[in-house]
Order: sequence, then structure tokens, then C-alpha cells
Amino acid sequence: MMIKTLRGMKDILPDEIGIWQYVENAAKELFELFGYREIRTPILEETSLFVKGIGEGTDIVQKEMYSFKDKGGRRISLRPEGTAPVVRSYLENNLNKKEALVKLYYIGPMFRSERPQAGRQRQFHQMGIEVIGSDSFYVDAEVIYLMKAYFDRIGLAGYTIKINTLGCSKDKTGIKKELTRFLKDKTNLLCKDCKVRYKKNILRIFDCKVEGCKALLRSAPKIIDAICGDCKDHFANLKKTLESLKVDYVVDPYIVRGLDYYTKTAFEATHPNLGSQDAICAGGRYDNLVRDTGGSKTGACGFAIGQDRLIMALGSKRESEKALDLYVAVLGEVPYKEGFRLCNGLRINGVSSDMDYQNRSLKAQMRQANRRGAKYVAILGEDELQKDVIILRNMADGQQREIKINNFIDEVKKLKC
RNA sequence: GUGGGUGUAGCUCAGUUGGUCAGAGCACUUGACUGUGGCUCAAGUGGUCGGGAGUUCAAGUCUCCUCACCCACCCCA
Repeated sequence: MMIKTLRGMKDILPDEIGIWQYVENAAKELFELFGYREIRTPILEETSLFVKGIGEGTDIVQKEMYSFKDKGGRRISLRPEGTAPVVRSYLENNLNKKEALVKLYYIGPMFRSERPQAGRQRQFHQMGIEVIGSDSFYVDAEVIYLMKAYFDRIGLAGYTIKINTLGCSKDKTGIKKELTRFLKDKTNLLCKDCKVRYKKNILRIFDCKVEGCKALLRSAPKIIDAICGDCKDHFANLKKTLESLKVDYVVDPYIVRGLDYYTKTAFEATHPNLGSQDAICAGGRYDNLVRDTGGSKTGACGFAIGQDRLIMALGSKRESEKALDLYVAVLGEVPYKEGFRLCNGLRINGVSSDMDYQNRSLKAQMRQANRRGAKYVAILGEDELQKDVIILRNMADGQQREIKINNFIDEVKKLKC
């Protein structure tokens, strides 16, 4: 039996790499215009980093992490997300000592051992940004604005930005208590999943799609009513700032991020081209993560774009096959030798060129040149070699002319300019 | 982890109630055009019908098991 990729893991082939390079290059350019600098952290980390950061009770930690012991008996995990590693690196390398506010971005693969489906793989790719070192709502606004600016820049249309606030950690525990009290004698009305959520992560009940649960929650205490004055102001200021930046958003009081570290602002962007996993980007503020990872209390905010889903939403396949400048067609042993030398000479002079390595007929070589999108074909056979020339054929109009072999590379270079 | 669906050529897919069912289109190779691409025409190379058991004179087709993929749930980017 042939060895195949692991479940939920995919090869990205040359024919499909174009769109990946496009979205990555656009991200790098734009993120840097906004003052973010790239950081690359290891794919393997100590398991405890994620247990502390994402939350012990979350599904990601409980059932989705690729965790194992290395030869030294250390418990390590493939990273399931990018924020905790970035925060770890921020602290380990004392980035906060160099600058009060640190703005970072990353692009890379993440791993979660879930059952694959549309828009979900076990190895997936995220492009994320993190701003560490500020409590200001302007940071939240910048992060959301950058997300929007990025989508616009790559030509993505039809997305929806949803925002919400979860309150500070004190508010979060308060809401959980209130909701527990409210649902205490009504748990029998909840769906099967929500009964589990009631015990495990009660805020997620807000997210339930079952009608009975939705109806029940209409009379439940609202997060926005339960949060403190500071958090209310923060959210109000954020909304005002987004409006001044002309960011269209909807307030969705039911988005509740599944990672424990989120506080205050939570947001996501969804797109209708996707299946049921329709979030292409999600993020928010995480004011406790730096402290929980071993640093001092530090405000922070960021987002992660699901690159695989983003590409799905974009739909278009970008041509990745670069057209060849010139194809060298040869006939015979000696011309082959000379053609090979010229072909390589062109390459190091900035002219993309290639040739046949299978001793095929001229017809076959011409066909190949056509398929490769070659603008010119150089034809070299015994006859030409005797005359010390090479035929240069323009593939667009079929015009041919002879060029002295000694001048060939220079002549072709001129055509490129 | 739990459901449902689908596995036939490199790709997209036909294949009737088990009995010329190993097929088509595209792609690829070659030729028509002895050293010149695209268009046309012709020929050709591609398959343990996902894998394994079973029923039968006979299985791509029926039964069971298994694997993979897809979709959905949980959860999430």
C-alpha cells in the first residue's frame, strides 16, 4: 500500500501554491505597513504552555492537542494556535524591556486533532497578529481595522465583521455566576450539549443553535448589562472608533470565544462561501494571558486568520505557473551540449528558460514550449551549429530570425527589457 | 468521539435485474506534417473497479468486515 498523507493533512501542490503566496505576501506587506514585525516560534512547545494559556477545560486542550512525551520524558505538544507561543517568546526574550508596546505577526501551520470537514483540517495555517502592552481601545480598533484592510487589499468581498465584549475577568466570573443561577432550575429545558456546557463552559450556551435554548436565553442576563463601567466604556469607545474608520460591523452578543484567555473585546469575520465552519478570522483582547504565562499584568489584543478558509472564501485560483521567457529546443548530441550551456547562461542572466531532457522530437519540444507558455523558442540543430547561429522564434507571431551564437544571450536579454 | 454519504484510468465520471462491463471525455504519447507549437483528424499508453473475506457456475454490481475521503454534530481559524 502506498504511503499517504495523514488524515486531515494536505499537500499544497505547485498548481495551487500561487494563491498561498499571494495571500501571504499581501499579509506581510500590509502588516508591516502597520508596524508589525514577523516572529517565528517553534512548532513544538511544552504542553503546559497551552494548558495554562488556552485553559485546562477547553476542548482544544482536552481532546484536540497532539501531545506526546519526547525521549527525555518531557510533555510536549504541536502548537494548536499561535498566541500562547508568541506570548511565551515575548516573555522569554524580554521583548517588553526593549519597547513598551510590541507588535508582532506570524504565519504558519497549527495542529488540532479533530475530525476533518469542510474548512477544518488537522494541520491548518494561520496568519496572526498580536499587540502586547496596551489596554487602549485604539489597539482593538487598529486590530479590527487591519483585518478589514487586509480583506479589502486581497479583494475578498462579502464578509461580515461581528464584535462583542466579554468583560474583564472579574465580569466574566460574575456573568458565569449569574447565568448559572438563572439556569439552575431550568437545566432540564436545555439540549443535550448545553447540559454539558452548563457544567463545563457555561458561556458557550449563548452560542447554541437549538431553538429551545435560544428561546430560554432571550430572558437570560445579558453580558453587556453585567459588565463593569470600565468595560462598558471600552466597548462604547471601540464602536465609536470603528465607525470613524468606516468599518462596518454588527454587534453579536452571542459570540463567545472558546479559548479561556479572551477578555473584553471579542470579534470574528465570517464568510458565506464556506460550509458550516464559516469563521475566516477571529480574535480579541486577552489582558490576562501575559500574566498567566508568567509575566506581569499586560494588556494585549490580536487576531488569527484561517488561511485555508480564507483561500476557500476567495474561491479564485490564481495562476501560479509562471510563463517561461524562452525554451531551448535542440536536435542532436552536439547541439544539445551547446543548448544546455546557453540555457544555463540565460538563467543566470535573469531570463527564465528551460529545455527538454528526453531527446524528443522537435515537434514534441515545440508542444512543450507552448504548454509552458514560452514567449520565445530558440532552435538549435546541426545546420545552425555549422553556421554558428541559433534560430529565435517568437511564439506569439511565429516570426523567426537567426542570431550569432556569441551574441545570443545579450540579444535575448535585450528582448526582456 | 458520534451520525450520514462516497470510493471505477493522472482528472471528471458512465457502467441496467449479478452474465463482452474494463468504458467515455479531458490530459498524455505518437503520427498525418522526415527539423517547427496552438486548430483538426487518427492511433496508442494508462485500471489488482479502495482493501479483505463470503454467497454464486459467474461479482465493479449482492452480503459482511476494514480503510480512506467528503459532509454534518461537538468544538473551532
